[in-house]
Amino acid sequence: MTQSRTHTCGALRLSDAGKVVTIAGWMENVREVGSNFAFVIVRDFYGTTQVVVETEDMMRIVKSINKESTIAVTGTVRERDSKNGKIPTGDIEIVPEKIDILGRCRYNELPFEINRSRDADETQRLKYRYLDLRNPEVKRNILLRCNVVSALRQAMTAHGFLEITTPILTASSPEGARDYLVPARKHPGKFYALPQAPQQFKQLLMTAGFDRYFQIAPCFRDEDARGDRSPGEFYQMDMEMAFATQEDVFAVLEDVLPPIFAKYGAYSIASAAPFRQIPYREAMDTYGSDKPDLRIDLTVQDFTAFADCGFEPFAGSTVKAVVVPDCALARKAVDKLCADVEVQSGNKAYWFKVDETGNLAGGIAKFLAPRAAEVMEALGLKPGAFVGLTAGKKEAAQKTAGVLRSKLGAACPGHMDKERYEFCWIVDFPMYEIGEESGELEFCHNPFSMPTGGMETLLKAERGEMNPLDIMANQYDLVCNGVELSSGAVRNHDPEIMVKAFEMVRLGEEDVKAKFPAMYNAFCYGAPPHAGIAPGVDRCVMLLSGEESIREVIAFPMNKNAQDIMMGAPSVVEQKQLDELHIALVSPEE
RNA sequence: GGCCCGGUAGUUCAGUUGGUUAGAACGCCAGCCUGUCACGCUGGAGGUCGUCAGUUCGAGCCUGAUCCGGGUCGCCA
Repeated sequence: MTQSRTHTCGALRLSDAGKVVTIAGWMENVREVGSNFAFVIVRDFYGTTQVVVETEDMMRIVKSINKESTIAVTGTVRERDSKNGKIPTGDIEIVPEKIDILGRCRYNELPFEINRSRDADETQRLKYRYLDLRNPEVKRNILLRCNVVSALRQAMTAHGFLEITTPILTASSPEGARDYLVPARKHPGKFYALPQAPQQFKQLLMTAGFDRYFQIAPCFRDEDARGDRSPGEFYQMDMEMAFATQEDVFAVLEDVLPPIFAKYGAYSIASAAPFRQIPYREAMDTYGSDKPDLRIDLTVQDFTAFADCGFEPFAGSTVKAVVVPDCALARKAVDKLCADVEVQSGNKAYWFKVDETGNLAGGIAKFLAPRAAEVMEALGLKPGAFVGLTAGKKEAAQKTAGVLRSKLGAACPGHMDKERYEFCWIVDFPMYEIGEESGELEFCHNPFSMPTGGMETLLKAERGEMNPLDIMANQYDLVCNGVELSSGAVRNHDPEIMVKAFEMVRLGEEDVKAKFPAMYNAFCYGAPPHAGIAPGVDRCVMLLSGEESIREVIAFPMNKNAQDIMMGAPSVVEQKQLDELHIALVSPEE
C-alpha cells in the first residue's frame, strides 16, 4: 500500500464528490456489465463503496485477482448516474486511477459465500471463522458484545465498583463442576486448576476491605455444552459488595441492566426497577420452571385430582395442566408441539380441548369425559379452551409443564408479548435437598450462601424444631425472558455458621478447613457481611442479539465437543513437553 | 453416557415403490452485455451419495455396525 487510506468504505457521501481519495478493503463483488466496464464493490469494517471500472488497464487488474482479495483504490469520487438508496454510500462511486493489490485471495472458491455464511455448515464456519466474521451480520454480534461490555464497565465504575483481576492459575475446588487442570512443572504430581468462577477470590477481596469489586471474568468449567452454554469457558460480570444485603445487590443490577438492555437490545423495552421477586417454590408451581419467561401469560395448574381418570400414564403420578383459554391450534401443530416438548424435556405431553358446545374433545378427552363438569370447574374452562397436560414425579411433571407452557405461549397468538425484556428475581431457594443417589441431605446449590435466619435457623433444624428441607438460603437468580442470567447470594461470612451448615450434611470443621482453607482462615480475622452476583456476559449478549446459539456472540467459539477446529485444540503435544510436566500417558484400553 | 434429527456437487438442498446417464439454486470457468447494485443472457466444468458390511438381478433409497455434526436429558456448587 503506497498510500494510506483517506476514507473508510462507509464514509463517502455526495458532498465528497470531486475529491481524490484512497479506500482499502476486501473486493466483495465484481459486476461486469460490458467489455471494460464493471462495478467493483469494496468492503471494510465500516461499509461498502462502489468502484466503477471503465478502462482496459483497470479491468485487467480486477480480472487478475479473486474476490475477497484486499485492495487499495485511489481515485476520484463521482456522483452516480443511477443511485442506490439502500446503502449509505449509494449516491457516489470512485473512478479509480490506481488499484493496488494488498493481499491476494489464493482461492476462487471459498468454503462458503461470505454474505450467506450463516446458512453454511457450522463446522465450516468455525473452521474458517475469520471468513465467517467478514459477514457484516456475523460481525455485528461481536460489535454488540464490545458495546455491552463497555457499557457494563462504565455503569459498574459509576456505581463505585473497582475492577480487579484475579488469578487464572489457581487451586482446584472440590465442589461444583469438573475442573480444567494444569500440570505444575515445578511440583511433580500437583496441578493448578482454572477457576470455575472468581468466587473465593472476590470473597477474600471483601475480607480485605475493597468494599465494591467487579470483573469481566473468564470462568472455566469442564462440562458438556448446550445451545446456551459454551463448553469450557465463558464470561461473567462478577461483582461483590461488602456490608450489603440482598436488596442492595438487587438495586445495583436493577439500575445497571435495564438501560443497557433497552439501548443495545433487539427490543427497546426492559422491566423497570424493582424487578418482580418470585420465591423458588412459587416459580416451580406457577411456571414449572425456576427461570420463567414472564412475557407469557399462561400458568401451570395442578391436575393431580384427576390422576385416577383411567388414563394409564396418569396413574399414581403428579399431573400438571396448562390452560390456553382461546387456542385454535391445528391438530398437526398440536402434535408437533407435543413432540417438541418431549424432545426438550424427555417426558411426554398430552392434551384435550373444549369444543364450541362445551364438550371435552380430542387427545385424552374420553378418559375425562365422565367427569367433564368437574374438570371444567377445576381448571376454569370455557368453550374454545385448550389444555396441555404432563404427568410423572412431581419435579418431572412440573418441569415438563414448564416446557409446555413456553411452547404454548410461543405458539398461541396473544399469550406472549415478545418484544420486551422481562426481568425477575427468583428468591428463597432451599438450602438443602435430599440427594437422589445418596438419599441423604445435601447442599442444594452452593455452600457459600447464608442460610436465612443464620445460626438460629440451623440450630432449630438441629433440635428437630423444623424440617431441614425448609431452610432457605439467601440466594437468588436473575432471570430474563426465560434465560437464567445469573446466580448470586448473601454469603456466609461466619466461620461458626459455616461449620454448622456443613454439619447438617454430615461434614464438619475439618472439612470446611480442608475444602476452603483460605476463606475459612480469612473469615476468622473479621469478615464483613457481603453479597454478590455474576450475570453471564455471553447470555446477556445472546438475549440482546436475539440469537438462539451462544456461539453467535463469541468471536472464536469451540464446537459442542469442546474443540477449536480452527486452531486444532485440543492437540497432541511433544514428548519433551510431557516429560517436563512429569506426565506419562496411558494408552486407552477397552 | 442415553435419546432424537441430520450427513448427496465448492455451498445450501431436492431425490417418488429399490430400476436407464443422481438434479436445482448459488458459487466457479468461458463467451456476450456501458449504469449494475442478489446485474442479466448463453454455454461448460464439478459427485467414492460420510465409512464399512449385508439383503437384492439391481441400493443415494432397505438392514446392521461405525464415524462425524447439531439438539436434548444426565451434568453445569
